[in-house]
Amino acid sequence: MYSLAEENYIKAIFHLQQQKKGAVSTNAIADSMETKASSATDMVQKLADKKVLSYVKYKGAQLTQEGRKTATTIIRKHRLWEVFLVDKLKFHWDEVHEIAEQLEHIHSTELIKRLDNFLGNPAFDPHGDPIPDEHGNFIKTEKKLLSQLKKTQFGVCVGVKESSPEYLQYLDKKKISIGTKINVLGKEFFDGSMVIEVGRDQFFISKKIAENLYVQTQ
Amino acid sequence: MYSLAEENYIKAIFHLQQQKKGAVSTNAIADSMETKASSATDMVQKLADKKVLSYVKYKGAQLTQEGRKTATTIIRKHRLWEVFLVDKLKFHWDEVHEIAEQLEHIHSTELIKRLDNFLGNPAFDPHGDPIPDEHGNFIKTEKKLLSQLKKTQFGVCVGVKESSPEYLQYLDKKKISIGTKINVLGKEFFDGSMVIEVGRDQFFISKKIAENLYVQTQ
DNA sequence: CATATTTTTTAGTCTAGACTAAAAAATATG
DNA sequence: CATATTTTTTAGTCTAGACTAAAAAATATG
Ligand SMILES: [Mn+2]
Ligand SMILES: [Mn+2]
Ligand SMILES: [Mn+2]
Ligand SMILES: [Mn+2]
Repeated sequence: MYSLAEENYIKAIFHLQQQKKGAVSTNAIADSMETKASSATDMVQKLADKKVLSYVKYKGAQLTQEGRKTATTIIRKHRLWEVFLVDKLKFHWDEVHEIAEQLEHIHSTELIKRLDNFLGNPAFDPHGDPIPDEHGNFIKTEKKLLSQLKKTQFGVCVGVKESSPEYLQYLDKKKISIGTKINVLGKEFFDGSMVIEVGRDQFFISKKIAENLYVQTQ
Repeated sequence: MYSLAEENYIKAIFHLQQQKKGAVSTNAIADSMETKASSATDMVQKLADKKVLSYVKYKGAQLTQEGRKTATTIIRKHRLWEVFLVDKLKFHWDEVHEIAEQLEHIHSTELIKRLDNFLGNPAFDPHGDPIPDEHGNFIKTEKKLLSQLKKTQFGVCVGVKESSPEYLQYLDKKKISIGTKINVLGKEFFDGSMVIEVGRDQFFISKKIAENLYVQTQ
């Protein structure tokens, strides 16, 4: 049983490892946890003692099998609770992250088993992120960033890379959600901006918008 | 915003005040929190600084308006989550307490508002305890302990005073749950034991069983 | 009502998890 | 490749919330 702080670190390290292969630096961990590097070093040393991760001074940390198992369980809980909040309690997709950040730490395997069932064993959370199964396996989906599409290509929105309320509210305003079809009408080489078509609307989006939206093509 | 430890103390003090009017001793708090008296004194002093309660050295603690508000909000959350676990996730009434003990600390007023609605604004939890409204008001019910009934009287089970798995499982075995009608066929003056009728079954119960079950008469 | 007993508080420690400042190692640069 | 810069760790502190042992206050008792 890990403490709240330990769980949050384990999850953060898992996500950092997804982004870039190899060991994660204590500085990167500190940044993502919004804490100081010395605090991250401290915690990483404690987690290494507990065999949650392997740690080589000045080289960084890597989760062990046990660490990855713990991380995926937390992520599973986080995403299942997000589904509950959106599907059952009718929260909007931009409102659920902070609450799920708390709910993911409730300890009860029976609870999560029953919740999963109650929700109909969903495969994706409201932001399009896959929900790992009890063994920590993720469904692999072929997705790319909207920014990777070329003029005249199209894709279906399957997720968001960034899920801040600001970004999600922007997408709402533009009527983009999971499942929305997006046509790329034009793309500016200079700044990566695009003109896209969503439903009957055509509009301009910046590179920043395009590179935070996942789409499935073909 | 109070810490997990503070919230648990505040709730415990509220419950102790319900049982017996007047100030609650730090020893009683320590007992109910399963901690040492010195730890309870420490925490009570901190909560007094925060105006959650008034505290007179060697006399004990009493929650302020603010303290009572906080306590009833936690109790409201605890009981609503219990309803969720039993009604929606089909947990048994003896399995939910420990999980609700964690869930009651999730901070989000919007969440609890929506949960209440989702559950159909229940008035009682699975153990028959009233769920306070947003303002902290409890429904007052006329209930007495089964042990207070005399021979030939009857009552309908409306709640339990003790809600340990052991006790609840005993009640299950005897087919007693919220709403069950109980006839007192006999009562032993010497030890307070009773012979009761539940449905078609007649059996003996000890005083300890009888004084942990709430019934409504008339 | 003086003294023994019980209850409650205080003083001093410990651990988890944060922080700052300084030291040490790794990396970048002329 | 010697030195400057950046990254990372270490040493030392702090706070919340626990603990033990001792002191002090309240209460019980002959
Ligand atoms: Mn979290
Ligand atoms: Mn999500
Ligand atoms: Mn609790
Ligand atoms: Mn209950």
